[in-house]
Amino acid sequence: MNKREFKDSVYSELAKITKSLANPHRLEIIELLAQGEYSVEQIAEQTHLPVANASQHLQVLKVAQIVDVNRQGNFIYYRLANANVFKTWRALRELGIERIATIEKLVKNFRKSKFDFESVTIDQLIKKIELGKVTILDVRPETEYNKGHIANAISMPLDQLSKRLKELPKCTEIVAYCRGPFCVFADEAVAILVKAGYKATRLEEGFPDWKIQELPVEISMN
Amino acid sequence: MNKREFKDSVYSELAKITKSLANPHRLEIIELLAQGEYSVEQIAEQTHLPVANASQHLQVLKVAQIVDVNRQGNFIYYRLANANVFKTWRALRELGIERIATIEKLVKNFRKSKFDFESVTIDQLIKKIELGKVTILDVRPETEYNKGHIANAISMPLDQLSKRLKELPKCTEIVAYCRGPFCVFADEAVAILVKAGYKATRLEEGFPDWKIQELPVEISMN
DNA sequence: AAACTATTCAATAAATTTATTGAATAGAAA
DNA sequence: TTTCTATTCAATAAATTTATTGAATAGTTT
Repeated sequence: MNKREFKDSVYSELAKITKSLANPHRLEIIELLAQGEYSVEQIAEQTHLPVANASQHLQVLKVAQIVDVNRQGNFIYYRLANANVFKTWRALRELGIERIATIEKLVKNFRKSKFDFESVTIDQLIKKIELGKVTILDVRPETEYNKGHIANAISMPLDQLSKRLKELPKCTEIVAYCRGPFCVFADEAVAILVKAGYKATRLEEGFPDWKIQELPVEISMN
Repeated sequence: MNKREFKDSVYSELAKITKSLANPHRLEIIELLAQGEYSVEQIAEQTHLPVANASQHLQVLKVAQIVDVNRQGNFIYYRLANANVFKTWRALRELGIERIATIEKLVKNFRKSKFDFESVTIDQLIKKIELGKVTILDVRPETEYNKGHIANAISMPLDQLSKRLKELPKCTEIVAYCRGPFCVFADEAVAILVKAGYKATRLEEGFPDWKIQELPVEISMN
């Protein structure tokens, strides 16, 4: 094998991996699986895809070794193959947000049109935690909280929030977080909280961004 | 715009960027441009592509805002749009090396079959520099050295190395580096050096990996 | 064993991407 | 202006990717 053949092989293998990511539905699946494992049916539902279609996309990711599989009873659960997958997704996400004005505008306009609140970054949240003056609120579905959440965060899925407001302290600031910068659960939570007179902001990034930085995480029994 | 429309727009924009990367030739172009800017003709030559074909791929990258353009006289020079592009390339590269056994095998086998030497990582090189017992050798083409190189590195392009051996000290260890883990300039240099009785190893990563970590860099005049 | 269910497979048409040509263009040089 | 040259464009055929459909499969449950 000469130099050129070697390069051709390497780049074509890398392009195969990149191609497996280069589809809107598959990117959405990857972001979902960054929260934990899901069955085909659940993935299909969350991404609004027909099941056969979701399965087909999952096969593409499986062949590229982007996801791993594990069967439990009748269901087959998919999960990200490892931390590098999320790192790559995040690099793409940041590249997109920085380079493509369209994406930044989409995110800002969508958020602003509905919830014109400030947000905090992970670094800012860490400082608030050190000062001890913050309540961290996980507003994702409870199953995702159970699979892993920011240490000391309280679980209060969006659909329960309004009824459980009294459990939250009014004296300290509340920071709500969800799946990531493209997820609006936290925005909706902040809107409810602010309206009810709480001091609340959203975390810009999501739980997987926290975890990948090896910041303190807890997992619930179950 | 509702939540689903918002998500569809965001993921489809991100997929567009990802698709612009998802081609072996374009990945190779990106790795080349990580060394500095090049004209269309130079890019075509380095990647063994017909000029019209290289130009076509560059248009794809330009539309996706992965590269920027700058005209000088008759030539049009392309460069990476910003640091996030290289970060994304690196994430893909690491994902590939880790997940795809084929790539790791390709790299190891190709290197081992020709140059069975050890290599050092950037972290290891930093320690050697602190101890002051290392000569750093940049074996890329001189133009790439001039556009930026590791601080205190000596430029000795591969094709000049054999004739200029006497310029190198025999008492200290030599670490040669080149474009990155898929580039074999440094392997070839180490082979020549070891044969001539020098103590030499290659740097596993390349200059852009050094630069992105904000380690000390120098740029030559001109 | 039979019935059931979550998932995968297979076949097809439509859409997209790619390589290959040769012509067109835009700016530099004469 | 005319000529020259690096680059881009345009058209086409081949290859690949995608959505859609309905059937097949593998493992559970009855």
